[in-house]
Amino acid sequence: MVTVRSEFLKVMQERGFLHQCTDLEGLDKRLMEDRPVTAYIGFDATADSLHLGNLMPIMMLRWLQNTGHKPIVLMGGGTSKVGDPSGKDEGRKLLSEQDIQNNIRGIKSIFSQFLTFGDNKTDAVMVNNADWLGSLNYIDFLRDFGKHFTINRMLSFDSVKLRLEREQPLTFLEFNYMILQAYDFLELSKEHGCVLQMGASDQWGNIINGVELVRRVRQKEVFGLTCPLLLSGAGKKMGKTAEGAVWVNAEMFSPYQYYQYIRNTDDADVGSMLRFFTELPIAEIEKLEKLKGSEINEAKKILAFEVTKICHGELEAKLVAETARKTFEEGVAAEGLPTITIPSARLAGGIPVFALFKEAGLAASNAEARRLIAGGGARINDEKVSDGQQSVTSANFLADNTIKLSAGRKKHVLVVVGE
RNA sequence: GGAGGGGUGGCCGAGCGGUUAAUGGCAGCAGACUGUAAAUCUGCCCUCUUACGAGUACGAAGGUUCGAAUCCUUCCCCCUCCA
Repeated sequence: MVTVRSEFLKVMQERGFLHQCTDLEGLDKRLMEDRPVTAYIGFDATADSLHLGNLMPIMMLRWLQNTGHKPIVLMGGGTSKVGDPSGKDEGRKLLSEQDIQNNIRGIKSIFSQFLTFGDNKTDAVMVNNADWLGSLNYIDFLRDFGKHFTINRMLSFDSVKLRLEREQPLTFLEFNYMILQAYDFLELSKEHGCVLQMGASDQWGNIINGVELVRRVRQKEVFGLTCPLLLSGAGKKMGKTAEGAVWVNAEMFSPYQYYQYIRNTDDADVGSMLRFFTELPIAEIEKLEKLKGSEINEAKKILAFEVTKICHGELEAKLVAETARKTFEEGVAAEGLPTITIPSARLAGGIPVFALFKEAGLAASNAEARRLIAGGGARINDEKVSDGQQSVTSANFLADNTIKLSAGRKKHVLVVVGE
């Protein structure tokens, strides 16, 4: 492994963020100079929240800032209209202007939890490529920049090549994505003195196109750096559940869910998760990942707490950690679990168990709730439900006027009365 | 525009007139084992129904037939090739 000397790259290296770099030594040297390096990462506005997978690039920006450099967050307001073909088999449905605006609004606020924005030398800035891509003139653009790209080369990039190999359609619209992203780098190089683009490894092709374009047009050496994609030890993409992504936004994915998702990290991934998503010192991480057998659960609790803290704040992290502790270690109905409210009148009349499970969101349909019950996975106040027809009434209340429903060992919902 | 090949349940992918709510795999859910892990084994996996059963469903709409995912017609969409 190459020995790096700059603080930023040292951190990247020891935490496992380094995947590919256009010129590691050159970048290292530049980072050692006594002026801050300006670097950017682009984020597409394809959803109104970021998810766990986006967090890795954000952590890179955070470390960059913490080691004395300047991050630029690029919102892909323009490129989101085109759609990045990288790593996908099908073109995305086109987003409307309105969608993109909404999404950007949703995403923006998240960054301020990770980065310090402002006007000082190492303060982060946020830009939107719609500001310069939106006003491009087609013919001028083709003449000025199209000449720097050969189709031969564009066809060789994975984002394009894999699509073609799989005989999946790739539209001309999407085909242009890499050129626009390259142009972004050029723009940021000119206007902000940006010398480094980072991203996940699936962005490699897009990034080197930018590096080359800047070199050709401005005769300037700029750098590209990627981190690995977030994969579990089993090679599966992480940050996804059956229902979809693990969102950072608390309204879309509650801090409790978030904590639980991280808490259930595979043993094999605990070390890398700690490195990527916490700022614990390496020495401590090494201690934690050495824990054997069930002791590694202690490491997972620390992991889940730290990752929740960084996204949702320490207070929230403490609350959900306590909810989880009560639920799983004491086995009691803990405040803070997902909760549904049922009018007292309905409860007085009795509600069939299966219907209640459906209402609680523990089953998608009545049929599924019945199956859950038949399979022995449903519990009320920790007692197995044997008859799905039986009614739940206020007689089922625990001391604090709640009923605890459980589907399996991990999913719990509290029922409380309302008017 | 022409010629050929396709569109099946979350995904992949069989079926090609009845025995098909539709083989199989993956994903998912639950149970057992555990450590809120992995691996493994077991069950479930369209909707409604305690069940019996019923209703929807194989790109869309019509048609043939006692009976269609399977045959015919039209339409929509995708892929490959075109001196």
